[in-house]
Amino acid sequence: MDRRQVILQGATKSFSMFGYKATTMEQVAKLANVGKGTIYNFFTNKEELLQEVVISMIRDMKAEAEQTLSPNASFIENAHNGLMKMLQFREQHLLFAKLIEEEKAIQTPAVKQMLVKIEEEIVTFLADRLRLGIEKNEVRPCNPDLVAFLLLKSYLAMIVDWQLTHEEALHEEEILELFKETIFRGIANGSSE
Amino acid sequence: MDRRQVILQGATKSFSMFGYKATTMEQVAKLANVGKGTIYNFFTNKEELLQEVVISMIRDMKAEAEQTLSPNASFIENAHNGLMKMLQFREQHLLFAKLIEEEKAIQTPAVKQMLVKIEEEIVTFLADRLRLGIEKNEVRPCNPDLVAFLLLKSYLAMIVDWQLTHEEALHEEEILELFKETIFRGIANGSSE
DNA sequence: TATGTGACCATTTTTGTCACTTGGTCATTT
DNA sequence: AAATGACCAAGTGACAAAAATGGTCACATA
Repeated sequence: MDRRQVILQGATKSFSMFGYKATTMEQVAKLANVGKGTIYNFFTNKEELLQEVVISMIRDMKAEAEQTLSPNASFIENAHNGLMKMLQFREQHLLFAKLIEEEKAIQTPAVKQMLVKIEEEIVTFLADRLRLGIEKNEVRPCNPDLVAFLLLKSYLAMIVDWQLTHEEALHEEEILELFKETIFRGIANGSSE
Repeated sequence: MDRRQVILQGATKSFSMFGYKATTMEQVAKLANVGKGTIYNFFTNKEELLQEVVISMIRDMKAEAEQTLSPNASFIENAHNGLMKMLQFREQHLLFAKLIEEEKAIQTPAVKQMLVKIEEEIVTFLADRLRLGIEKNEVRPCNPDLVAFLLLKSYLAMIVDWQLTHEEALHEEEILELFKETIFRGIANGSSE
């Protein structure tokens, strides 16, 4: 059994449940069924452990997203499918939500750095896609960075913030429909104009 | 000089600068040039003082918004003008931002209640406008509550969150342009379909 | 020999205490 | 009748002692 992988899994679980600060290395060791010292054979410290957890998570998501997107499909189709795929990761995104919450509540430098990195990564990915769409004339001219930022924040609002003031979480179809009927339609190019 | 009004002004100033918790009644009294006890002739307690500050702020904003909106103008025009008007209140919105920040950092029940109330108020206002637009066939059919929520959160993201990861705040024209080119276009009805 | 491990230590975090501040009252002043 | 600041109980922050935690390392294991 790959010890590095098992440790990563335990860490992911603990970070998701308790956040960064409340996760102890002993906790991770217990969840992974290894001695505490073993963790330090694979990761230099707690901070790097979080980094690896997040990085591998993002890597997986990106890979799945890239597999979902097709150069042949229209921008709207790709946007739809991409969002649908992301919604399947919804649970994992709660780790991010947890980290964001933690960053606001307590100021943990390691977490802050991480979050900025994640945001950058995602916004860059989205902005690149948008630029491609603009080139192919499927997306109306716009500021890709601004729109990418808007997309990310909107997504998080529907996934995380909605629950804070409403009883029930939104269904995935509702979120899909909402984006389709607002932002996606707004930026998609109907005619070549 | 209207003492009640003067107290409200002092309180607004202090809440905006220091947040709810860090604002002392003595501070407010000093800013308003009255004795501390005098405040309690007009407001039952600190919590109600905050409520009154926020309520009168919202009342003013709503009045201005309503004055800006015209039944004759198209939905897009109204959306544009309404957003433009709101952007003029941008500084005041920073009070809300401050309260949101405070609510995340320290859990202040009085502040939490207040924020829920504000959100409700704004979302209801927006949703009503959207319903009207749908009836008049200027807005495509959609879930008004969801779209209203999206609009509010998007606005806050551009006003507040953007600065957290970027050097410069967004210019008002950039925000206007962004909304026009994304959400507004998305929900507006081009043809009567 | 290479890898896994938990006792161990320096540092950080939490707990408990106490002096001080603050929200709210009320007898006194204006 | 309205305003006020001294006053009080409740709440808060500062500080020290106690507990917990990240990281190391000498030893165990294979």
